[in-house]
Amino acid sequence: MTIVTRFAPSPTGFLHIGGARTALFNWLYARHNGGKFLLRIEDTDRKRSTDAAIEAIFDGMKWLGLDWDDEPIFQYSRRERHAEIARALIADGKAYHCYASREELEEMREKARAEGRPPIYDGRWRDRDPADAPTGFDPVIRFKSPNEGATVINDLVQGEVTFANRQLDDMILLRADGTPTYMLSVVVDDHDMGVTDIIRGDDHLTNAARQQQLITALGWPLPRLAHIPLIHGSDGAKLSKRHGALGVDAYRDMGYLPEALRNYLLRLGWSHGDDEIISTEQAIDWFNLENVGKSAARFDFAKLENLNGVYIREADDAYLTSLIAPILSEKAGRPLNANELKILEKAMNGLKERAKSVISLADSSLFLFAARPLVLEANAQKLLTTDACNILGRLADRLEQLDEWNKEVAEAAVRAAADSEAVKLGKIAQPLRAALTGSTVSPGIFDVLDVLGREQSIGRIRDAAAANG
RNA sequence: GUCCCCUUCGUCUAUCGGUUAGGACGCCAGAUUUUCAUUCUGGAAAGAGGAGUUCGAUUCUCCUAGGGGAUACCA
Repeated sequence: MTIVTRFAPSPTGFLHIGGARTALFNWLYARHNGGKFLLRIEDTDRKRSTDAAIEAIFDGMKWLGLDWDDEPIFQYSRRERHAEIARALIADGKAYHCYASREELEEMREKARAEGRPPIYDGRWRDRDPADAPTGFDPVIRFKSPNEGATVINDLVQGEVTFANRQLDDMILLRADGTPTYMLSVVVDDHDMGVTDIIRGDDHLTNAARQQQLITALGWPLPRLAHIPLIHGSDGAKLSKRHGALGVDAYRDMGYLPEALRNYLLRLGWSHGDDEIISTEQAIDWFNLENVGKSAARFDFAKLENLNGVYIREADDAYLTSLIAPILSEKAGRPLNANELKILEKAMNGLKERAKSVISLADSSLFLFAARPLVLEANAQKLLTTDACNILGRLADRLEQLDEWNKEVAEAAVRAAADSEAVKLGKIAQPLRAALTGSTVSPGIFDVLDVLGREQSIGRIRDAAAANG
């Protein structure tokens, strides 16, 4: 039988990082097994579901490269089917109408809590004669769950987990307004969609027991279950915004590469020996549920950042150029022209070596397009002493003699200049960097000369020499 | 309160009864270098506590502590 997994977010906010990891695991598991990965939008909470959130989920999935099979299922559109199952359960004597008011329920819970009993519904309408039903009051439909014995979950990650049935009360299937609850919808949808393997956060573990009772009552086959641990913040507490519980769009905006985020998320709770840098192909090849850990992992920005640097260094120059061009365009207030794009791509090799995010990569490229005369950073300015400027002036003369312009001849010229001035290369390279980039940090100086070209290079050197000489 | 789960360097993790407890990030020191970064070398750094089982426990069992999750007419 082919494996079918699903990711089922509720569209009440962005696609947050924990959800993204759940989606990734489901996706990898399906791809590894040559199965299907489905997407279901759990939009039954009409008050909190928004179209913007649905878009954010689609966008986030696409950005992460998690493609789903078939059309997404919208749970709300299936509400009639859900209600039908609830009614069938009543007809079968496996569910019943309950007329307990909210106040009554609240009282019940308080009392149970005070007595040290689990705060659950006491089943007061379970066996009551329907003739007792009050009029003018819409009932909910509750599931008649077993009172005795235990429900055992056989979880691929958590192992065998046992719940005493008396801990689990008669859950509501259909609300008073006739809409289905999550418990009912999930069970029916997973069944109808042919989901064979449910991989989700372990905050659903207790739900799994109740759902298993329902599935059993319906006589449907049980799906395999895998409840993966949640991601925590750096202090071990629940992931909050401060910790990185942001939408994946926020990670994109912070300059993280999707491949880096994917690699990071994969290693959070899953491992393959000592492997750290794992390509998507390898991930699909290696992914399994056995190697998913059972304990919660803390989110660590430092490691994500390191991975991001690794992936940026490995990335194709044209790809990186396409990522930072929009950022530069926005700063400039106009699209980059073909020549600027060419310069950018040519400089990329030197730039990406020292970037840790797409944002810092964009920033580090700014000097390429700076208008003359350059505005120098304070510590760059300090390098341009009178002496240094005199040397730079003579270097400019020398550069003007060059017949051609490329990295090799530029390097030869600068080294020759250092020789004839009888100074170390650093003595001339540092002021030169300041003059060319306005900064003390940049790619290799010969690369800079090459990328900037003859006219800009000599112009910037003359500017600096004139202003400080 | 009740139920369920978890616990190896600061962090992510390896180990599936016998290891100098390994790797990665971060940190520290050094090397390379025209800056920064990269790269390379080295270093500090861990089995929550207590019982048991065993010739031998990080590994198996139990207890305690700590952490997390669930306890909705939310999903």
